[in-house]
Amino acid sequence: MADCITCKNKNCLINKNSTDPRLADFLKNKHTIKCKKSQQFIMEGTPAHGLFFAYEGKVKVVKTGVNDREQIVRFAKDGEIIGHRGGFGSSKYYSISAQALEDSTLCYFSKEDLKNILLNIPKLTFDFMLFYADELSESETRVRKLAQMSVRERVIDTLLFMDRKFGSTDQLLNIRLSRKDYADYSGTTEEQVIRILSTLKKEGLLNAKGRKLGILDFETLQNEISKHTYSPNS
Amino acid sequence: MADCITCKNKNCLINKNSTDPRLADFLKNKHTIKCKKSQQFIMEGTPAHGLFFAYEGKVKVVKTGVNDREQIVRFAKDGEIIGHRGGFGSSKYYSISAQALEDSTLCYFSKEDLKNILLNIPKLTFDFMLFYADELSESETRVRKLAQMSVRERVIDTLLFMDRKFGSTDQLLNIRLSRKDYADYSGTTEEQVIRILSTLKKEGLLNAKGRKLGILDFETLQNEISKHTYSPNS
DNA sequence: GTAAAAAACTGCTTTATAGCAGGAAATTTT
DNA sequence: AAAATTTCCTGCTATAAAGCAGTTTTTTAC
Repeated sequence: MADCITCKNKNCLINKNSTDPRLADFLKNKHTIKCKKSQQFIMEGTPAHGLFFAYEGKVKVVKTGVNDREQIVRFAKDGEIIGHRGGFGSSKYYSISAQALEDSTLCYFSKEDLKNILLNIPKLTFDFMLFYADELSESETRVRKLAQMSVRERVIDTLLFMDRKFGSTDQLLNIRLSRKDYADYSGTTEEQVIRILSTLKKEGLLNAKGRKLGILDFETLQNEISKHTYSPNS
Repeated sequence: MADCITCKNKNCLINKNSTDPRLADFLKNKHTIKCKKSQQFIMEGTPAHGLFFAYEGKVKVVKTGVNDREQIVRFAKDGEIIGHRGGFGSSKYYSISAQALEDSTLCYFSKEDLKNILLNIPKLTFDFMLFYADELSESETRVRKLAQMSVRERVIDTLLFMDRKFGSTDQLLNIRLSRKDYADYSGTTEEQVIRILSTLKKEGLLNAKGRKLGILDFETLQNEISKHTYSPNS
């Protein structure tokens, strides 16, 4: 955990380049932060001092909206970046909030340290660039889906996404979200999510054990949204 | 036009770094492409060979949807990138289509050439990274707006965006879009846009000379959507 | 383990938005 | 300049989604 070179998160952009000797000093300045469930560790609009990486746990990234409605912008798990531009971009403030969905451990680097290595190790910068480009592509797909899918389709799409992102064990998704969270990601209201989930249960497509949800019939669900997903990006 | 060093588009990422001698060979391999109005020069799903830059003109970037509905993902003007990952990322295919909104001139670089310089000139790679990061931030803001604003608010937001992006002359926006285009960007239907635009005209907030639209009362329009736009990102 | 709080659920009502159809205006083509 | 095509517009109708209120279940705190 203290050491990026032996870290288990092989997909982490820092880990991928950690053997580069020019990173040695940089890695010494890493901070490790423990975060309890529901704890918010980035507040939208506050000055951005650096970038977080999820070491262990699950995180939701949120943009504040009107009333009680927030928009969950993305989810992050082991090895993934949180805080995006982290202050080394054009904006000096975080454009999102981030909250732990379960007890999590985060790695933190200051923007000065990051900028320093990014301007010196092209391979790393290139990897960062690709990461942002891929995220952008995904975000643009999400723009289209929000604009064009029905609420039911968006909820189904979200369920399938959760399985892809976090996986399932014994027919149950490896993530535990409130109905409100599903709504905030799917771009609808809590009530609508509740109605749709219970309809899906009645239709035998969805499984529910306590608060945990499980997908029973992938094919039928996939089919229902397939007309929107023929494009190259998910 | 043939020369990036004397190019007028100072915001172009290539231009910004064009004095670097390591770019000399790269710049020789630039292609210049002329594009008539309405011409499509990137097709979603086709193999991506490289990246375009708008030299002159205006372009819409589109993701294909169901029925007649497309989603306009962004607009590009002088100096801006089109084609995003352009094949040097994880996907080998364009995830979007691009179409000229007026007669335009484009610059083109192959992905091999690009990858080569990006891995050798950290400053350039860093600029590219920041570009994608900022685009991502904007796209995430758009996700929230699509999910939370009403149709009328989204149309107003689009009008104000057009003024910010393309400017206005004599109370008329410097861009000419169809009602369908406004709909495809705002995430609604043509009819809805028509209805809202004519209401705005009646309310004296909007000006229309032929097909060209102009904003008459910025303040009132800004106020109507202000509750959604208090956040750091537009 | 019990009390308190939060989350999940359901039926009903209201509202916003989409869809259709037919016509007018504007733009492009010949 | 006339014809053809495209874009724009309007009223009406249908429908999807949101909002509200009251109840039950589950989770968290003590």
